Amino acid sequence: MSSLGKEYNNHVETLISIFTIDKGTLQVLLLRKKSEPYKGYWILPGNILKNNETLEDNVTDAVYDKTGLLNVYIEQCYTFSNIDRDPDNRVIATSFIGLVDSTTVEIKREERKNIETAWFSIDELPKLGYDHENILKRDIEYLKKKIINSNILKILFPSDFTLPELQHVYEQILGKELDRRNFRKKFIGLDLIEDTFEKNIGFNGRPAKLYRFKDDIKEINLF
Amino acid sequence: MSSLGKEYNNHVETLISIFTIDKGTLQVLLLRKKSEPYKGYWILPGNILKNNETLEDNVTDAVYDKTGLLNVYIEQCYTFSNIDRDPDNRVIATSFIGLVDSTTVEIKREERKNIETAWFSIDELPKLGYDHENILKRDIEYLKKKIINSNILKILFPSDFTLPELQHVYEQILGKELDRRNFRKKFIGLDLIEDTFEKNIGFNGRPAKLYRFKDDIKEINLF
DNA sequence: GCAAAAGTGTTTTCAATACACCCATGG
DNA sequence: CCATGGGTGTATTGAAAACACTTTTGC
Repeated sequence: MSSLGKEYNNHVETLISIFTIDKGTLQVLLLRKKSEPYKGYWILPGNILKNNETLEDNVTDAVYDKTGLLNVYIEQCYTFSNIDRDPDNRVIATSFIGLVDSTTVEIKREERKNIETAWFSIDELPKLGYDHENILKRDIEYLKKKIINSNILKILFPSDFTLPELQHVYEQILGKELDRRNFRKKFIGLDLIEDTFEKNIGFNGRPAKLYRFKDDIKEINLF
Repeated sequence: MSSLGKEYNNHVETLISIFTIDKGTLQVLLLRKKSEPYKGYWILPGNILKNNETLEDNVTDAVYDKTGLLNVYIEQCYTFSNIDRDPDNRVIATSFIGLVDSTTVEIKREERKNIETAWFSIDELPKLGYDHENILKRDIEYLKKKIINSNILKILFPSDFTLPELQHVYEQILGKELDRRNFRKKFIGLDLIEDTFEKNIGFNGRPAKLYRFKDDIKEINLF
């Protein structure tokens, strides 16, 4: 069993779509590729898997190495195994989603000067290398299913956020507009968030109330 | 890039939970292991991945080799990468679910005399080798989510089935009882099935009407 | 005082649930 | 005629959807 031929050796990599909310918009972290193939294209962070680590360990390390972020919430999404998805090698890719709240991101953003990274709104993605556009789309679909059936977005939001901000992110991920009154009614009725009694001053129009997620997480069907 | 060290070589396998309905009960196909480790235990069918095939091709071949079944409907479920899930080697496993209708199964069942296979009700599973119990449970959870959000069970049912049979399988997978009247109302209202005007004679009690799934598949939230 | 965005309540509609009686067959 | 399982209708409940006006701030 342990003497399998060379044709059974495979390379496996992890790839991760790290999402955050910045200025009320859902963004994904991409790296700029500095060598051929796909030089100059943007790609998802990730790493080749060693044979003494799990996929989850590997992707956690990759996130730290390439972004400086620790304690990123991750979930496995899908495994891609097309023969020619990498022109040089046969590499199988297992994709993950990662979620970080924007306040954490601000702190860590400056730490990796040697790697070119950028956040992109999921509505305005650049040209991606390899099959990463396809993979990212699937990761977004996965996220969409998750937010319908759980309050996973809690992870993305710092302690103070407004309901219009929260609603905007739901609309972005679900790809449709939601009624403001019904959204408030529903979310407040779910008993997941609480009023901070602060207000979001300094913007146009009436200031929005600031909320925070409660500590206890209940998994509920939201939509 | 193509000269990665040995530590980046990994073995990958596929594993599949093939489900069918037999005598109105959801069953899964298992193989009996004939050599150590886990000799005599039951395991999920699957195969080691070669570096010139996709996971989907590999699992399709595995299904044919080990069961004689062709054209099995498959979906990828999850990838398992614990270091010690196989005591001999480090092997990463990608699990799939497969669905076959019971009439097809009957025809092919006799073709593989050299491999010991058996169907087990998902309520009465034997002792499984490796981490296959864990994987099978996850596959069943995946199936559960699928049948809530789609009419995937269409694949499991031959042209003639009764609503009580269909209901029984839903109850088995969901793990709870459903009201007969509401189940009928809902399923008939979904416009997915049609009356064959035949009856299921020869059993106790009033004969049940036989239905068939319509050809056009609409993906709808069912429960 | 006006533009801009936030906050609020009511009505309608539809799906989910709960529930009890009659029907067709085999023995 | 009786045991067994299949088939049917109605009333209630609760969530989702549709919808328009008022409030608070910055300028």
